[in-house]
Amino acid sequence: MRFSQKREIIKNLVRSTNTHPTADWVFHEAKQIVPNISLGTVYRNLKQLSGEGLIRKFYDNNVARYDWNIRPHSHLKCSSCGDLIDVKVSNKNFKKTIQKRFDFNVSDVEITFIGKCSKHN
Amino acid sequence: MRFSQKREIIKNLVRSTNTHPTADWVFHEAKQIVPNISLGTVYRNLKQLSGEGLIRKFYDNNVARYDWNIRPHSHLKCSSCGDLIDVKVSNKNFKKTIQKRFDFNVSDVEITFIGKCSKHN
DNA sequence: TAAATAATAAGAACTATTATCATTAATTAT
DNA sequence: ATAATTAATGATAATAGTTCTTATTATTTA
Repeated sequence: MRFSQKREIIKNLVRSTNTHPTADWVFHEAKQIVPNISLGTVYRNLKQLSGEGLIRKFYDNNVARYDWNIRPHSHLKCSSCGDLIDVKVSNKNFKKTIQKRFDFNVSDVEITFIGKCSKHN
Repeated sequence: MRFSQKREIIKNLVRSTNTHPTADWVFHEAKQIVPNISLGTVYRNLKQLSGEGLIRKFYDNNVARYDWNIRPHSHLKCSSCGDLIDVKVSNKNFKKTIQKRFDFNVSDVEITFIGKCSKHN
């Protein structure tokens, strides 16, 4: 993967926020910096960057979100404002239980806690 | 919500399988029974049924899937075949921890264990 | 049995995303 | 430094999944 200015900007934008941005958000922000950037470029590079493991991609319902935090972690999702908050919860026991009980080789665990964040309860 | 034949068929189709069907699957199955049914009707009714809590809707990546099992439970997702297997794992402690640590009022926990099912490991 | 209205079929519209392709920019060999 | 090579890009078409619109039909109620 050779260097490109646009990709650099996209990567830095994802790394600049805790809001788990969508492709669209990145597109609009990138436009402020390089007005001629196209949406396709944003999608192509987000895919490339997550494919290389430089950022993380996950789905919030039907839309892809991107995360600078590539370490395994879970999310709290507020049902009022939709905010996603990063949390690290240990799921070692969970994994082991599943492994044993279902002969299922767990490689990844995705947890979303849905509820009301401190601003909304 | 008044009675409708189509909705009844759709509900029964979702309740007939453990495969967590998509709208499209339901549409094709329903067509075998009532060939003139339209995709819009399937979507409208699936939304209605899940809105009433008669079936459960969740997202597998970016596509909606429907589940007769409305009790809280988690899924094992095989990264080879994509199969989703229902599992009941207790997350009481999890919930409590999050509640305390983040002042976040958890109402629902969505867990997907990704890995290889017994057929693929 | 007729009036009221929820449900439907057909298809347009919409959102998120990927693909195509001619042009441009980054790298490499000269 | 310059030309040759090819990955990256912009513009836009295409696709998948889903929702919306509207005239018609089916279910319920009076």
